[in-house]
Amino acid sequence: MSRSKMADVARAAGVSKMTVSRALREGSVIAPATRQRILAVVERLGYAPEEAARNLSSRRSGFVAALVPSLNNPQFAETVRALTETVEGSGLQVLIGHTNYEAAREERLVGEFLRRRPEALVVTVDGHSAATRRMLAAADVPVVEMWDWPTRPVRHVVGFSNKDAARDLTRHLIERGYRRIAFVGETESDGTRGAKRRDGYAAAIRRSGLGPPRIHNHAPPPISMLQGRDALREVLRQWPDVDAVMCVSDPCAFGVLTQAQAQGIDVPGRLAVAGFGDFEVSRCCLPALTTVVVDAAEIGRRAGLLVASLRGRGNEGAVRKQELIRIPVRVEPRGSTGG
Amino acid sequence: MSRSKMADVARAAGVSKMTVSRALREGSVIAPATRQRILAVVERLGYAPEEAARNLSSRRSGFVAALVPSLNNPQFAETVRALTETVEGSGLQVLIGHTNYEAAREERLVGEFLRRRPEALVVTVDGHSAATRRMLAAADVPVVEMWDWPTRPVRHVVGFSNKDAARDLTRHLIERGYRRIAFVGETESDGTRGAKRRDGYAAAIRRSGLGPPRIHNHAPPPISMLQGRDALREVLRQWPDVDAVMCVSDPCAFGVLTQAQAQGIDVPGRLAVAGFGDFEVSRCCLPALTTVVVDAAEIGRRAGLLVASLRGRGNEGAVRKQELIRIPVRVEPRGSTGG
DNA sequence: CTGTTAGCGCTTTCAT
DNA sequence: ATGAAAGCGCTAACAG
Repeated sequence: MSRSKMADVARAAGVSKMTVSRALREGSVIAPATRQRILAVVERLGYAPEEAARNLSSRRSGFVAALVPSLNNPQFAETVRALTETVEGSGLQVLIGHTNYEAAREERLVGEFLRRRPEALVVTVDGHSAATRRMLAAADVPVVEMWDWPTRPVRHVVGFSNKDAARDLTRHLIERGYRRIAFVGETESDGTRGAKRRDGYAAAIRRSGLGPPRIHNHAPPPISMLQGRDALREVLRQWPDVDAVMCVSDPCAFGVLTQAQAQGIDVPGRLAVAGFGDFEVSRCCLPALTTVVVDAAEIGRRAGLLVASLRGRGNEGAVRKQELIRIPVRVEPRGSTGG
Repeated sequence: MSRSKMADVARAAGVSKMTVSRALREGSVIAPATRQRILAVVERLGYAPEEAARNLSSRRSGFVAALVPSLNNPQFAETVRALTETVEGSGLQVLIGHTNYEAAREERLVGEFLRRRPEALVVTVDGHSAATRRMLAAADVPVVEMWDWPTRPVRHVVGFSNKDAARDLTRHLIERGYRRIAFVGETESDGTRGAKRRDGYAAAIRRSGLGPPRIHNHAPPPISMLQGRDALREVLRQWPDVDAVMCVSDPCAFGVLTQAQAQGIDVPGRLAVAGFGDFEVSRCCLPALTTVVVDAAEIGRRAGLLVASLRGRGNEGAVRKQELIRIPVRVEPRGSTGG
């Protein structure tokens, strides 16, 4: 027995296919009694509409495509969760892709996702390739960039300035009296968020006349906790007099903190440590890590609301508009910088 | 100018639609010269095939649906990553959903995903509702259950026994000389993986004649690091003489460890701590946490290989088969239990 | 409120 | 190696 289709339901209910279609669609005009009868038949036959046919006919996929660097990152996971739960109220499903922080992989995925005719494309700002930028600009679906504040946005933005946030964090360290501040970052430098944070650090150091920035580019992103431990060893070797280490992200900072403790270096007494992102581990560990608090869920939620508002009748007009949504972030001083 | 379709490409290249279709499909018979010419036109027009039409016509969606409890869990994220990267070689895309550990949400998502006609459905064993079980059993696509070893599998399985692993971990604690071992778990009990781990603990305690199990069901899953800190306070209040705490998962264990250190309780001297899952934090922290090592990527990879092998011409036969793939896990003793 | 007619853009199937 | 015809299962657009 093959899977039943709309015509089978129509026959069994004694109506036309079109009436069945209407019975299954929320806001359509149909007699309540007819709908009841049809839904009963649907239930009995175990009928489920074929999305592909629906999509082809209606020219809407019901998809939103979202690209993040990694799923294995609590921040992006939280953004994706919030995005998903926000748009599913509008009957949309999120197609998630991960770039592994690789521009080439991102390029391929953008192409594949575009074939699925998503109703919107949400991407994480992280140094797109030229081809990716071209595809995004040419795409006939709304594009939302998130997690940074691009200098030249493709269309919509939901983000914050990683550079400014890192600069503020550096200033916090300086205000607390630290003077020989090192930065542990990633080797990538092509418009990635990590590079922006490094730039913010370097700008603050230079403007404060603290001499040349002490930058240790440890590895390609993402830098893990265990790599953070290695990184501190190298920083201490290169700048034995360092009194503070600022990290490109919280996992890295946790590694640095742990390595300091393993070597009997008092934090924050002899060494301050700061991270970026407000991962749970930073709030839980001893001492708690000073970090930049980013509301990852809010980014996903705002992106979702934007996407949801972009579809529907007003579509044609809405697609032309450009929304730039700034998500507030803040430095949160905690024990690791002498709080 | 509207987006070009296959007929436009065919016209521009002076061939039929069918020939264009063949040019775009890997293993189809077509003159190399013709293909070259067509691909050039495709490039020039920026043509991209409409997946929905392809799906409808060919009756294959190119999708694999995967359901995990949470994306914000490094283990599931890693499984999803490996699954995705394994199947994308076969031209499949993974549609990811998260249940938030809620059976009702899972039920809804299984229904929605099934409408997309995925070529396989991969679900995490975590106490399905009766309706979910029914849908899975009735689904005309291969179903893979992962991350546990169900007593009555729906079809394919890629997993391990959470209960046996927890029992082994408990025995490890007993062998190390701990006698007053508490378990910090989740409040859910309906076939979840957390419940299986608790059962494994309880079985080992009973069999060793160590008196009644000391179970503290702290909160619904997932238990966070910060909740782990709370949990230790409550465990110490209830059983002041406890000498070991075994946790349902690593984040919880890290919280317990941190809280012990915050209270000046020596780990492992006065209190042992153990987790489950081998999250990175457990390997990085001081002392490192004894845990059950689960190769999350291997689960995703094996599930992906299984899914990829299930499609294609041999399909009809293959669908009837049942593969039960056991993923080896092991207790890894580390500093937190006196290693 | 319900039905009829025409496709949506591709692939299948069969010719040639 | 290529083409022509016939749908895939649904919804848009109009009629009644």
